[in-house]
Amino acid sequence: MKIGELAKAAHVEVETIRYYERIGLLPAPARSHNGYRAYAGMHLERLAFIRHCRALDIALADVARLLRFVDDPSAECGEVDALIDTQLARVRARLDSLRTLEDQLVALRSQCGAPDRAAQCGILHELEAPTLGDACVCHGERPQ
Amino acid sequence: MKIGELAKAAHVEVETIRYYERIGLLPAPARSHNGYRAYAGMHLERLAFIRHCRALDIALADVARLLRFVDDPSAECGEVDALIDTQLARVRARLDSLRTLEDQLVALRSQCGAPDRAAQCGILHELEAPTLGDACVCHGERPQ
DNA sequence: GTTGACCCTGTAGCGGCTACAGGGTGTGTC
DNA sequence: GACACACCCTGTAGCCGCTACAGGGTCAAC
Ligand SMILES: [Zn+2]
Ligand SMILES: [Zn+2]
Ligand SMILES: [Zn+2]
Ligand SMILES: [Zn+2]
Repeated sequence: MKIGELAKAAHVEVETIRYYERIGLLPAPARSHNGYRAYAGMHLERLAFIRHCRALDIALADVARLLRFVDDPSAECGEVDALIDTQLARVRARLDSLRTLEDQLVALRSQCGAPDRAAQCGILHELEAPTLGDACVCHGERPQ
Repeated sequence: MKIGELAKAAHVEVETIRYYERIGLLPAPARSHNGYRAYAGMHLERLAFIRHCRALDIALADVARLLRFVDDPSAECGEVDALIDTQLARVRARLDSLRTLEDQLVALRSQCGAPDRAAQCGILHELEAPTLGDACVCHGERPQ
């Protein structure tokens, strides 16, 4: 399998595959006589694994850790579970933060009803006014 | 005002201030006899503006566009409003995607009840198994 | 024999910082 | 005056996860 074929099969860009090899996430394949990379089924499996992980927004460093368990099936999987828990916590924290952000943007958006001169725009005023710890639409109940 | 004082007043890192100057977001201040940057109140205001925008996760390029309206109060503010709308749409799209991600991670997490050998771990199985378009916990009803 | 699709390596860029290295300056204490 | 220490300066490189070249080689079809 040439790199373009693997890319198509795995729904991944060619350059991404080379990148994964470079950072040591995907094992370097054999080479054909012309120097082209020649992939086997194992590479497709591994790439699919990586793709599933990435779809779950798991960092590549963590994907590498998960792959170590794939390579060593006799190990205990406690770390795997912990990793998913951590990932879930990260996603939930980001969700909280984004929900607050949404509210803040809605509040900000309501400041300018009808477009007019910038001097009168409530949005710009809201962003301009509070220099110090004054109340503002963006710094308040926002987590962190 | 020296850079460290400005940093403290605006709750921003010193290096971030220099970075903003380098990319042309914050005007270069006057210099004291010793070459130190000497900031005026205007810089604190501008930095506060940037900070409010960043708290709303507005990209620096968009912050620059907003600052142009601050500098030209006679302009029409329609673009400002559109920018906030776009930002809001972006946040909502990310929210949707993250909510799905949360569900997927929860589903994945439930695959391994009790930590055991990696060979039996349902999480690893779920990530390993589907190579092609098979159903998997991470690729399905997920947006994009 | 020439077009075009593919492959190779290596390097640089994105955003938004962050972290040095290697130096200069200003203030306080002994 | 000598030293420590905090702060300032410039410039460069690193983070993440790709993405996009530049400048070349290879292969099959027409
Ligand atoms: Zn407006
Ligand atoms: Zn604010
Ligand atoms: Zn498990
Ligand atoms: Zn999947």
